[in-house]
Amino acid sequence: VSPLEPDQLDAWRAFLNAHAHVTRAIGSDLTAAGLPDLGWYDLLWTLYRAPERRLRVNELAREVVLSPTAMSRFVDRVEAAGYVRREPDPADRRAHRITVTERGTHVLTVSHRRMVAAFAGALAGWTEEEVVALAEQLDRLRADFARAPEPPDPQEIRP
Amino acid sequence: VSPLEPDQLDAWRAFLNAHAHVTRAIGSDLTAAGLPDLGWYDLLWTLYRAPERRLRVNELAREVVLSPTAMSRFVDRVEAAGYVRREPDPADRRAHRITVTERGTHVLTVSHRRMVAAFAGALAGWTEEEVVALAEQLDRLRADFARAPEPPDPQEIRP
DNA sequence: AAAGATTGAGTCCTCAATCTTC
DNA sequence: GAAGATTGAGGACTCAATCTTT
Repeated sequence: VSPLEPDQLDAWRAFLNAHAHVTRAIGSDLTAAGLPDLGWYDLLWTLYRAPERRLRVNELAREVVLSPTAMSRFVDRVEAAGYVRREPDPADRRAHRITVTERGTHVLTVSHRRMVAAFAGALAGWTEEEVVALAEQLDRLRADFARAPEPPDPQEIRP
Repeated sequence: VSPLEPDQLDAWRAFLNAHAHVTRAIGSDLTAAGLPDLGWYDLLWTLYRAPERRLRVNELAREVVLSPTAMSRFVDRVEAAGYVRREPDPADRRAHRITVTERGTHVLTVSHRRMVAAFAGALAGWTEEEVVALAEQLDRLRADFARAPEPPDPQEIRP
Protein backbone atom coordinates (compact mmCIF):
# COMPACT_ATOMS: atom_id res chain seq x y z
CA VAL A 1 0.00 0.00 0.00
CA SER A 2 2.97 2.12 0.79
CA PRO A 3 3.58 4.70 -1.93
CA LEU A 4 -0.08 5.79 -1.94
CA GLU A 5 -0.87 7.04 -5.44
CA PRO A 6 -1.91 10.62 -5.03
CA ASP A 7 -4.20 11.12 -8.02
CA GLN A 8 -6.90 8.75 -9.05
CA LEU A 9 -7.81 7.12 -5.78
CA ASP A 10 -7.90 10.51 -4.10
CA ALA A 11 -10.36 11.62 -6.73
CA TRP A 12 -12.37 8.49 -6.10
CA ARG A 13 -12.45 9.23 -2.41
CA ALA A 14 -13.59 12.78 -3.08
CA PHE A 15 -16.32 11.30 -5.21
CA LEU A 16 -17.53 8.93 -2.52
CA ASN A 17 -17.48 11.66 0.09
CA ALA A 18 -19.28 14.15 -2.07
CA HIS A 19 -21.96 11.60 -2.87
CA ALA A 20 -22.48 10.62 0.75
CA HIS A 21 -22.70 14.17 2.02
CA VAL A 22 -24.78 15.70 -0.75
CA THR A 23 -27.18 12.78 -0.66
CA ARG A 24 -27.59 13.12 3.07
CA ALA A 25 -28.13 16.87 2.82
CA ILE A 26 -30.74 16.61 0.09
CA GLY A 27 -32.45 13.76 1.86
CA SER A 28 -32.68 15.70 5.12
CA ASP A 29 -34.05 18.69 3.30
CA LEU A 30 -36.80 16.67 1.64
CA THR A 31 -37.66 14.89 4.87
CA ALA A 32 -37.74 18.16 6.80
CA ALA A 33 -40.18 19.48 4.22
CA GLY A 34 -42.47 16.50 4.76
CA LEU A 35 -41.71 15.22 1.28
CA PRO A 36 -40.95 11.66 0.25
CA ASP A 37 -37.44 10.36 -0.07
CA LEU A 38 -34.93 11.13 -2.80
CA GLY A 39 -35.52 7.74 -4.39
CA TRP A 40 -39.21 8.48 -4.76
CA TYR A 41 -38.45 11.71 -6.53
CA ASP A 42 -36.10 9.84 -8.82
CA LEU A 43 -38.73 7.26 -9.67
CA LEU A 44 -41.48 9.80 -10.29
CA TRP A 45 -39.23 12.08 -12.29
CA THR A 46 -38.03 9.22 -14.47
CA LEU A 47 -41.60 8.19 -15.21
CA TYR A 48 -42.68 11.75 -15.84
CA ARG A 49 -40.11 12.45 -18.50
CA ALA A 50 -40.62 9.08 -20.20
CA PRO A 51 -42.06 9.00 -23.75
CA GLU A 52 -45.69 8.22 -22.86
CA ARG A 53 -45.27 9.05 -19.17
CA ARG A 54 -45.16 5.31 -18.57
CA LEU A 55 -42.40 2.71 -18.28
CA ARG A 56 -42.18 -0.98 -17.48
CA VAL A 57 -40.63 -2.26 -14.27
CA ASN A 58 -37.61 -3.40 -16.21
CA GLU A 59 -36.97 -0.07 -17.84
CA LEU A 60 -37.58 1.82 -14.65
CA ALA A 61 -35.07 -0.37 -12.84
CA ARG A 62 -32.46 0.25 -15.50
CA GLU A 63 -32.95 4.02 -15.46
CA VAL A 64 -32.74 4.38 -11.71
CA VAL A 65 -29.99 1.73 -11.46
CA LEU A 66 -31.82 -0.72 -9.24
CA SER A 67 -32.34 -4.44 -9.58
CA PRO A 68 -35.70 -5.52 -11.07
CA THR A 69 -36.41 -7.21 -7.76
CA ALA A 70 -35.91 -4.06 -5.77
CA MET A 71 -37.90 -2.05 -8.28
CA SER A 72 -40.83 -4.43 -8.04
CA ARG A 73 -41.06 -3.92 -4.30
CA PHE A 74 -40.34 -0.23 -4.65
CA VAL A 75 -43.30 0.14 -6.99
CA ASP A 76 -45.36 -1.72 -4.38
CA ARG A 77 -44.65 0.99 -1.83
CA VAL A 78 -45.06 3.94 -4.13
CA GLU A 79 -48.26 2.46 -5.48
CA ALA A 80 -49.56 1.94 -1.96
CA ALA A 81 -48.95 5.65 -1.39
CA GLY A 82 -51.07 6.35 -4.45
CA TYR A 83 -48.39 8.05 -6.53
CA VAL A 84 -48.20 5.49 -9.34
CA ARG A 85 -50.38 2.76 -10.77
CA ARG A 86 -49.67 -0.59 -12.42
CA GLU A 87 -51.47 -1.06 -15.73
CA PRO A 88 -51.44 -4.22 -17.83
CA ASP A 89 -49.46 -3.77 -21.03
CA PRO A 90 -51.81 -4.47 -23.97
CA ALA A 91 -48.87 -5.38 -26.19
CA ASP A 92 -47.32 -7.94 -23.83
CA ARG A 93 -49.32 -9.62 -21.14
CA ARG A 94 -46.22 -10.42 -19.10
CA ALA A 95 -45.41 -6.78 -18.57
CA HIS A 96 -46.85 -4.01 -16.45
CA ARG A 97 -46.72 -0.36 -17.36
CA ILE A 98 -46.21 2.01 -14.45
CA THR A 99 -47.91 5.38 -14.72
CA VAL A 100 -47.87 8.45 -12.52
CA THR A 101 -51.14 9.38 -10.86
CA GLU A 102 -52.54 12.83 -10.23
CA ARG A 103 -51.21 12.77 -6.67
CA GLY A 104 -47.88 11.53 -7.94
CA THR A 105 -47.57 14.42 -10.31
CA HIS A 106 -48.36 16.80 -7.49
CA VAL A 107 -45.68 15.56 -5.11
CA LEU A 108 -43.25 15.45 -7.99
CA THR A 109 -43.92 19.10 -8.67
CA VAL A 110 -43.44 20.12 -5.07
CA SER A 111 -40.35 17.96 -4.66
CA HIS A 112 -38.91 19.31 -7.85
CA ARG A 113 -39.31 22.89 -6.70
CA ARG A 114 -37.67 21.99 -3.44
CA MET A 115 -34.72 20.34 -5.15
CA VAL A 116 -34.23 23.24 -7.50
CA ALA A 117 -34.21 25.61 -4.54
CA ALA A 118 -31.77 23.46 -2.60
CA PHE A 119 -29.34 23.28 -5.48
CA ALA A 120 -29.70 26.93 -6.32
CA GLY A 121 -28.77 27.71 -2.73
CA ALA A 122 -25.84 25.34 -2.47
CA LEU A 123 -24.45 26.11 -5.92
CA ALA A 124 -24.83 29.86 -5.62
CA GLY A 125 -21.08 30.27 -6.07
CA TRP A 126 -20.96 28.23 -9.25
CA THR A 127 -21.20 29.58 -12.76
CA GLU A 128 -23.41 27.82 -15.24
CA GLU A 129 -20.32 26.77 -17.19
CA GLU A 130 -18.82 25.12 -14.13
CA VAL A 131 -21.98 23.16 -13.45
CA VAL A 132 -22.21 22.02 -17.05
CA ALA A 133 -18.53 21.11 -17.09
CA LEU A 134 -18.92 19.01 -13.97
CA ALA A 135 -21.89 17.19 -15.44
CA GLU A 136 -19.91 16.45 -18.58
CA GLN A 137 -16.96 15.06 -16.67
CA LEU A 138 -19.28 12.87 -14.65
CA ASP A 139 -20.92 11.51 -17.78
CA ARG A 140 -17.52 10.84 -19.21
CA LEU A 141 -16.55 9.02 -16.05
CA ARG A 142 -19.62 6.84 -16.16
CA ALA A 143 -19.01 6.04 -19.81
CA ASP A 144 -15.39 5.12 -19.15
CA PHE A 145 -16.46 2.65 -16.51
CA ALA A 146 -19.34 1.30 -18.54
CA ARG A 147 -16.94 -0.32 -20.99
CA ALA A 148 -14.73 -1.51 -18.16
CA PRO A 149 -11.79 -3.57 -19.37
CA GLU A 150 -12.23 -7.09 -18.02
CA PRO A 151 -9.23 -7.26 -15.76
CA PRO A 152 -6.31 -9.60 -15.06
CA ASP A 153 -5.69 -12.38 -12.56
CA PRO A 154 -8.10 -13.21 -9.73
CA GLN A 155 -6.43 -13.17 -6.32
CA GLU A 156 -7.21 -15.64 -3.56
CA ILE A 157 -8.51 -14.15 -0.37
CA ARG A 158 -12.20 -14.75 0.21
CA PRO A 159 -13.42 -13.11 3.40
CA VAL B 1 -42.48 20.51 -13.13
CA SER B 2 -42.98 21.85 -16.58
CA PRO B 3 -40.09 24.05 -17.67
CA LEU B 4 -37.51 21.48 -16.49
CA GLU B 5 -34.44 23.43 -15.46
CA PRO B 6 -31.65 22.24 -17.70
CA ASP B 7 -28.56 22.84 -15.56
CA GLN B 8 -28.19 21.90 -11.96
CA LEU B 9 -30.57 18.99 -11.67
CA ASP B 10 -29.12 17.49 -14.83
CA ALA B 11 -25.71 17.69 -13.23
CA TRP B 12 -27.14 16.06 -10.12
CA ARG B 13 -28.55 13.25 -12.20
CA ALA B 14 -25.22 12.76 -13.94
CA PHE B 15 -23.69 12.56 -10.49
CA LEU B 16 -26.09 9.91 -9.25
CA ASN B 17 -25.67 7.85 -12.39
CA ALA B 18 -21.92 8.07 -12.36
CA HIS B 19 -21.83 7.00 -8.74
CA ALA B 20 -24.14 4.06 -9.27
CA HIS B 21 -22.30 2.76 -12.30
CA VAL B 22 -18.75 3.27 -11.13
CA THR B 23 -19.56 1.75 -7.76
CA ARG B 24 -21.09 -1.29 -9.42
CA ALA B 25 -18.15 -1.69 -11.77
CA ILE B 26 -15.54 -1.47 -9.03
CA GLY B 27 -17.56 -3.75 -6.80
CA SER B 28 -17.85 -6.40 -9.50
CA ASP B 29 -14.16 -6.18 -10.18
CA LEU B 30 -13.25 -6.73 -6.54
CA THR B 31 -15.73 -9.58 -6.18
CA ALA B 32 -14.49 -11.23 -9.35
CA ALA B 33 -10.98 -11.08 -7.93
CA GLY B 34 -12.13 -12.86 -4.77
CA LEU B 35 -11.56 -9.73 -2.74
CA PRO B 36 -13.81 -8.23 -0.08
CA ASP B 37 -16.31 -5.53 -0.83
CA LEU B 38 -15.63 -1.87 -1.55
CA GLY B 39 -16.80 -0.92 1.94
CA TRP B 40 -14.20 -3.20 3.49
CA TYR B 41 -11.46 -1.59 1.48
CA ASP B 42 -12.72 1.80 2.61
CA LEU B 43 -12.67 0.81 6.26
CA LEU B 44 -9.22 -0.76 6.11
CA TRP B 45 -7.79 2.10 4.12
CA THR B 46 -9.17 4.68 6.53
CA LEU B 47 -7.65 2.85 9.47
CA TYR B 48 -4.37 2.35 7.71
CA ARG B 49 -3.79 6.01 6.99
CA ALA B 50 -4.93 7.13 10.45
CA PRO B 51 -2.38 8.73 12.84
CA GLU B 52 -1.52 5.68 14.91
CA ARG B 53 -3.14 3.20 12.50
CA ARG B 54 -6.02 3.03 14.93
CA LEU B 55 -9.35 4.85 15.25
CA ARG B 56 -12.38 4.64 17.49
CA VAL B 57 -15.73 3.41 16.21
CA ASN B 58 -17.04 6.94 16.30
CA GLU B 59 -14.27 8.39 14.23
CA LEU B 60 -14.34 5.53 11.80
CA ALA B 61 -18.06 6.04 11.29
CA ARG B 62 -17.57 9.72 10.61
CA GLU B 63 -14.78 9.14 8.10
CA VAL B 64 -16.62 6.53 6.10
CA VAL B 65 -19.96 8.34 6.46
CA LEU B 66 -21.87 5.62 8.27
CA SER B 67 -23.95 5.72 11.42
CA PRO B 68 -22.19 4.60 14.62
CA THR B 69 -24.71 1.79 14.81
CA ALA B 70 -23.86 0.49 11.36
CA MET B 71 -20.16 0.87 12.05
CA SER B 72 -20.39 -1.17 15.22
CA ARG B 73 -21.88 -4.10 13.33
CA PHE B 74 -19.57 -3.55 10.40
CA VAL B 75 -16.59 -3.88 12.71
CA ASP B 76 -18.17 -7.09 14.02
CA ARG B 77 -18.03 -8.62 10.57
CA VAL B 78 -14.59 -7.39 9.61
CA GLU B 79 -13.25 -8.49 12.98
CA ALA B 80 -14.82 -11.91 12.53
CA ALA B 81 -12.92 -12.13 9.25
CA GLY B 82 -9.75 -11.36 11.16
CA TYR B 83 -8.87 -8.12 9.41
CA VAL B 84 -9.22 -5.79 12.39
CA ARG B 85 -9.19 -6.08 16.17
CA ARG B 86 -10.94 -4.19 18.95
CA GLU B 87 -8.62 -2.95 21.67
CA PRO B 88 -9.64 -1.23 24.89
CA ASP B 89 -8.66 2.44 24.90
CA PRO B 90 -6.39 3.03 27.91
CA ALA B 91 -7.34 6.70 27.98
CA ASP B 92 -11.11 6.17 28.03
CA ARG B 93 -12.64 2.94 29.15
CA ARG B 94 -15.83 3.59 27.25
CA ALA B 95 -14.10 3.55 23.90
CA HIS B 96 -12.60 0.87 21.70
CA ARG B 97 -9.72 1.43 19.37
CA ILE B 98 -9.89 -0.49 16.12
CA THR B 99 -6.59 -1.64 14.65
CA VAL B 100 -5.71 -3.41 11.42
CA THR B 101 -4.27 -6.91 11.75
CA GLU B 102 -1.56 -8.50 9.67
CA ARG B 103 -4.14 -10.21 7.49
CA GLY B 104 -6.03 -6.94 7.19
CA THR B 105 -2.96 -5.16 5.93
CA HIS B 106 -2.45 -7.91 3.40
CA VAL B 107 -5.92 -7.77 1.87
CA LEU B 108 -5.71 -3.99 1.92
CA THR B 109 -2.53 -4.16 -0.11
CA VAL B 110 -3.98 -6.55 -2.66
CA SER B 111 -7.25 -4.61 -2.89
CA HIS B 112 -5.37 -1.38 -3.27
CA ARG B 113 -3.34 -2.70 -6.17
CA ARG B 114 -6.52 -3.93 -7.75
CA MET B 115 -8.25 -0.56 -7.38
CA VAL B 116 -5.29 1.32 -8.77
CA ALA B 117 -5.25 -0.98 -11.78
CA ALA B 118 -8.98 -0.62 -12.33
CA PHE B 119 -8.82 3.17 -12.25
CA ALA B 120 -5.72 3.29 -14.37
CA GLY B 121 -7.55 1.26 -16.99
CA ALA B 122 -10.79 3.20 -16.92
CA LEU B 123 -9.15 6.61 -16.74
CA ALA B 124 -6.57 5.89 -19.42
CA GLY B 125 -7.97 8.74 -21.52
CA TRP B 126 -7.73 11.29 -18.72
CA THR B 127 -4.84 13.61 -18.07
CA GLU B 128 -3.61 14.04 -14.54
CA GLU B 129 -4.86 17.62 -14.57
CA GLU B 130 -8.36 16.49 -15.50
CA VAL B 131 -8.46 13.99 -12.67
CA VAL B 132 -7.22 16.54 -10.17
CA ALA B 133 -9.69 19.12 -11.44
CA LEU B 134 -12.58 16.70 -11.03
CA ALA B 135 -11.51 15.86 -7.50
CA GLU B 136 -11.35 19.55 -6.65
CA GLN B 137 -14.79 20.25 -7.99
CA LEU B 138 -16.17 17.32 -6.03
CA ASP B 139 -14.60 18.57 -2.83
CA ARG B 140 -16.02 21.98 -3.53
CA LEU B 141 -19.43 20.44 -4.06
CA ARG B 142 -19.27 18.57 -0.78
CA ALA B 143 -18.19 21.71 1.04
CA ASP B 144 -21.00 23.75 -0.47
CA PHE B 145 -23.52 21.24 0.76
CA ALA B 146 -21.90 20.85 4.15
CA ARG B 147 -22.92 24.38 5.12
CA ALA B 148 -26.34 23.90 3.59
CA PRO B 149 -28.60 26.91 4.07
CA GLU B 150 -31.48 25.85 6.29
CA PRO B 151 -34.30 26.22 3.86
CA PRO B 152 -37.74 27.84 3.67
CA ASP B 153 -41.27 26.60 4.33
CA PRO B 154 -42.09 22.96 4.98
CA GLN B 155 -44.73 21.61 2.64
CA GLU B 156 -47.52 19.24 3.63
CA ILE B 157 -47.53 15.92 1.89
CA ARG B 158 -46.39 12.98 4.04
CA PRO B 159 -46.36 9.74 2.09
C1' DA C 1 -35.81 -21.77 -23.98
C1' DA C 2 -35.95 -16.77 -22.82
C1' DA C 3 -38.04 -12.51 -20.94
C1' DG C 4 -41.11 -9.78 -17.55
C1' DA C 5 -42.23 -9.81 -13.08
C1' DT C 6 -42.68 -11.44 -8.52
C1' DT C 7 -41.60 -14.10 -4.04
C1' DG C 8 -38.33 -16.17 -0.36
C1' DA C 9 -34.04 -16.08 2.22
C1' DG C 10 -30.23 -13.57 3.76
C1' DT C 11 -27.64 -9.18 4.56
C1' DC C 12 -27.07 -4.64 6.05
C1' DC C 13 -28.68 -0.03 7.14
C1' DT C 14 -31.42 3.31 10.18
C1' DC C 15 -33.94 4.84 14.34
C1' DA C 16 -34.78 4.35 19.22
C1' DA C 17 -33.57 2.42 23.54
C1' DT C 18 -29.94 0.67 26.76
C1' DC C 19 -25.53 0.03 29.30
C1' DT C 20 -21.21 1.69 30.87
C1' DT C 21 -18.03 5.28 31.80
C1' DC C 22 -16.83 10.19 31.94
C1' DG D 1 -26.35 14.49 32.42
C1' DA D 2 -23.58 13.56 28.21
C1' DA D 3 -20.62 10.58 25.31
C1' DG D 4 -18.89 5.90 23.38
C1' DA D 5 -20.67 1.87 22.06
C1' DT D 6 -23.89 -1.77 21.51
C1' DT D 7 -28.56 -4.25 20.95
C1' DG D 8 -33.55 -4.69 19.16
C1' DA D 9 -37.00 -3.74 15.71
C1' DG D 10 -38.14 -2.43 11.10
C1' DG D 11 -37.11 -1.20 6.33
C1' DA D 12 -34.93 -2.00 1.93
C1' DC D 13 -31.64 -4.22 -1.23
C1' DT D 14 -29.39 -8.51 -3.39
C1' DC D 15 -29.24 -13.28 -5.15
C1' DA D 16 -31.65 -17.40 -6.42
C1' DA D 17 -35.85 -19.65 -7.47
C1' DT D 18 -40.62 -19.48 -9.46
C1' DC D 19 -44.63 -18.35 -12.38
C1' DT D 20 -46.60 -16.66 -16.59
C1' DT D 21 -46.31 -15.35 -21.29
C1' DT D 22 -43.64 -15.09 -25.58
